[in-house]
Amino acid sequence: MNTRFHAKRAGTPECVSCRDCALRALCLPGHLPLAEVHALERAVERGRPLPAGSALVHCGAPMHALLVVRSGSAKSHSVTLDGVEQVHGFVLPGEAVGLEGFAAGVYSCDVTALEPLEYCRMPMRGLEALIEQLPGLRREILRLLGGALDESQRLRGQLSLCDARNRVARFLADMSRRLARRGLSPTEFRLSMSRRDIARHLGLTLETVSRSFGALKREGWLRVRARDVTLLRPEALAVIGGRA
Amino acid sequence: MNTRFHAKRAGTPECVSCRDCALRALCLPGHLPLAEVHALERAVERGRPLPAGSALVHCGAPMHALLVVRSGSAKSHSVTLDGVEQVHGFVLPGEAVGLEGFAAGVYSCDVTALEPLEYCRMPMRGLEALIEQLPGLRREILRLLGGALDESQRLRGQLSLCDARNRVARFLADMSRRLARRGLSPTEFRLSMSRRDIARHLGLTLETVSRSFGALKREGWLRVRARDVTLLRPEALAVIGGRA
DNA sequence: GCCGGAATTTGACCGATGTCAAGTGCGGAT
DNA sequence: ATCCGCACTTGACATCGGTCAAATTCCGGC
Repeated sequence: MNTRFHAKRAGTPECVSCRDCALRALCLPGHLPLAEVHALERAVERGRPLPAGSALVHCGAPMHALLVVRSGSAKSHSVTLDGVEQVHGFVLPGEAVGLEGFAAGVYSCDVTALEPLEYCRMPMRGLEALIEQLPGLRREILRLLGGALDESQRLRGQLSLCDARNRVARFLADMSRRLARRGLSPTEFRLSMSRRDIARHLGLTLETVSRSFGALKREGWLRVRARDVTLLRPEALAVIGGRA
Repeated sequence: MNTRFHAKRAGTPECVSCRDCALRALCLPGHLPLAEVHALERAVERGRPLPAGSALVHCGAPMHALLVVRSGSAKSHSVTLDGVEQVHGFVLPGEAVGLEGFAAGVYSCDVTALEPLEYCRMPMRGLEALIEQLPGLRREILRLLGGALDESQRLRGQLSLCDARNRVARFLADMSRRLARRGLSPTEFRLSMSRRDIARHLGLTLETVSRSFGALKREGWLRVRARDVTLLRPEALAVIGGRA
């Protein structure tokens, strides 16, 4: 069983360049012509590995670089004035972090590793220069931001439209889909986030999330043991949570 | 009383260029150096006025241009697979429309005029060329997208965190703030959207929205008569709805 | 293998909000 | 001016999910 959200498959050599990276198709260079990938990877540094629980970016800190998770996973979250945490989303390998930072040049949320994590960083200075030169990269960045915006809006609508059980079903179906794109099992995985994180992402309480897991289990959609999940009817699960 | 969300103040001459536009500070050119404003306005066309209820953009249609509302207001919305409408947001003068379209080059939601509406359009072809040439515009577009993303995420968090009355209060406070930036009265305005639109934006039913208006009225926060709203304690209203 | 704290599950209860159903009033059309 | 339709308001009731509390399981350290 997969115990972590890891990019490298067994036996794949260490990732040294964007061209050879197992995540390339999912990452920024995914839709770039080879020449641009070349140029891009010269601007990419490798961040040093972080332990679980450490911050990848801090709310309010200047956005010095664009970060992409390479292995492990993280949660993007912020704290309201009255001290309640809201979880904006979970970041998997190949996904960018803190895009909201483009708004003001300053991150507007925290991103925290949920497990040991590696990442790549593109310093803004170099990135801006490249954006000027590479039309493909320009398009890609806009695509990324537009996609994030669309997803956020869509998710918001869904949260208000469906009940707790469906939100959890949709969350699991979404995880499954994203893991599958990374070459991991879409039916059997370990969640790296707590029930509480899931709850604060879905606008529920952790008790309700737990009950929803229970309900889905009783109804035969999945098996759960703590954070290990096995989806028994993944196609159908996507449907019960599924709306536009 | 303002009967519409209009950009032009009484006596202001017709808007013929970005430089002289009353909305300039709020719009794309707001943070651009004058030289770039020059270049930009040559790429801007004026859309022909639309009647209330007509579509500004259609979900699924290719994103041929970036549109900005010039006068009037609109709602951005989409329909789930099971036919339920979700309202992503309301667009006021100076605000861009359908930014999610950057994701796939295709709009992923409908935008419908809530009242007679005028708008500007920047065809994508010209816009892309300008983005290549103008560093300020590049930054501005990223700022716009990042801001939209941040706002969407923040709003989502708030919706799940506060009760119906607070959501409505926050919605009104937000409207008030946005109208004020446009030189309109922050305390006395006519809502261009129905209770139903508000409900579907806030993740509530129209009955609950109506009751919330009633509660806020009884508590002395505002006066309401159908769509005409008078905020009696705007500062405080921002607080009761107010979180990070 | 055992222990202790944290995460998770489960249960009981209550309140906010959705649902269904009447009213009410505003605005446009005749 | 009157009528009609639609948006909005208001009420009664059911229900989902939040809250508080307790039991149980999991996991890491010894």
